Amino acid sequence: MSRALLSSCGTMSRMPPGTRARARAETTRAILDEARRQLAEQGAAALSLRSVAREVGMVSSAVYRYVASRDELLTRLIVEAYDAVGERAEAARDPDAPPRAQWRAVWRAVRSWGLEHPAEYALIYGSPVPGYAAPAETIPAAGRVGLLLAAIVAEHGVAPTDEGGSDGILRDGLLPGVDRPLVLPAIAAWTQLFGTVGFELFGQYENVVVDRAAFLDAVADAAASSVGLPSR
Amino acid sequence: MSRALLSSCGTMSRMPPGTRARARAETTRAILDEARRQLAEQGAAALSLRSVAREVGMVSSAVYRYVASRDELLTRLIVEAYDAVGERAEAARDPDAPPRAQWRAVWRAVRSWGLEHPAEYALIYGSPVPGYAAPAETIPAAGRVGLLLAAIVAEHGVAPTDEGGSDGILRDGLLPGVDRPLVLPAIAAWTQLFGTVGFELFGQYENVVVDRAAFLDAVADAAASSVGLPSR
DNA sequence: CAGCGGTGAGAGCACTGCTCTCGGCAGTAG
DNA sequence: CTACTGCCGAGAGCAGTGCTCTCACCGCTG
Repeated sequence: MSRALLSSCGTMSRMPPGTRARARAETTRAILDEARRQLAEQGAAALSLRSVAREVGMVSSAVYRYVASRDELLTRLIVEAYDAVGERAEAARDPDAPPRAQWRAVWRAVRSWGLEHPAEYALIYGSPVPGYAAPAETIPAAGRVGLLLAAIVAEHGVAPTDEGGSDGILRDGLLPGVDRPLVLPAIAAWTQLFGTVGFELFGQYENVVVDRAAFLDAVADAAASSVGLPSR
Repeated sequence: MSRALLSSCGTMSRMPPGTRARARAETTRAILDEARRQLAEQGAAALSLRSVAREVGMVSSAVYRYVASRDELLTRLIVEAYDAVGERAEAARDPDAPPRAQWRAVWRAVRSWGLEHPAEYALIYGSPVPGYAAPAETIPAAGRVGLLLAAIVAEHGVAPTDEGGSDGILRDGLLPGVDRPLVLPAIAAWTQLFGTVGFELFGQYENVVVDRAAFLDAVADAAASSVGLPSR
């Protein structure tokens, strides 16, 4: 229905020198938005560059001026999705709240974002769609939620005294502010968060977990204990 | 290269009355095998019914006598994959070994199966590929590893006395043999297992976890404690 | 004013999933 | 032994895909 989203596409009116670049940015934005819309509606597998072009009001070959390939389009969507979860999680954390409340808020934020954007969630935390190439430019964006969890642990985590011996398992210098014995549990908790949300979204809890929100809270609480967040 | 895998396809020699059905079963097997081969080589997205047909030595339309659609083909592969992990995990467990050894063996078996069959792992534990329909016939096969873990917990798990209050979160009667307070930790551990293996396979541990095998062992051990397996 | 470069359109190639029709052969009924 | 029924593979065909190439247009720049 929404044909010709770009009304002034070849007829860009005169404007300050940036006109050219602005038009380009707008077209790129329109393409990405439409792509994200289709991704959300029918999933990554059904995302077609041609139909994006149709909906945006140009012919398929024209979008190749803006996106190198379908895979590149997906990669851009991946980065945007990582940023979106990250942003949502960061916004949910209130640094003045008690540690466990912060922790739970982040877990809940990730879950609710996933429920709202299942296809995008699948895109970033499900199986890598384009071949096997894990696109390198996604790595920085991918870490945001992990770093957020780490920040909470760094600030409030209390390590038990009888730990040790996990040297050489993780990268040196990972999570600098976190107590040495808590680093591995923190990574495990980060994994647990996305594992749990993923299992819910991908249907593994069908006929298993009834109250998924409460389940996530319970798992979050156990994870909070494992990273030494004070109970009360 | 391997054209005409079915040498005696239209020329099936006379045999006991089951001939017809046998030929059909063989052709079906050949199709599924070739499909699994291609899935392993290039991933689910690249699996093409036409190229399966080509390699198996028939024309594409003929394959539709055996599989209703590409999605049905994938569904069958999904069930086979679930069974394969399940079988591997069950084989790895030695019921006479100490509880934690059994536990660790299962975790390791799932991981090594995943490393050997990343595309199949992604197919079943990654994002659901065909549209959104979670095929119902996969549900029984999907539970095998979970039930295996539950069996270990049922036999050796010792519940702490100060637990309770997780009623209504999980399905009633889930994991009948397991102590009530251990059911939720068991589900969480099951999630953690596949979350961890998935994160490794899907590249999330890039630049994070160095020694992945040791990491899995550590996580498995923590999970073992959470479900009350004795330390020694 | 001339030309360069970015842009969109269109045709085209090779491929996909899926459908339909047709001819042949197998197993069975008479 | 003959004739029929039903399964099966081949082939053509439709609609759609990703991607490439060429061509014409026109604004911006020299």
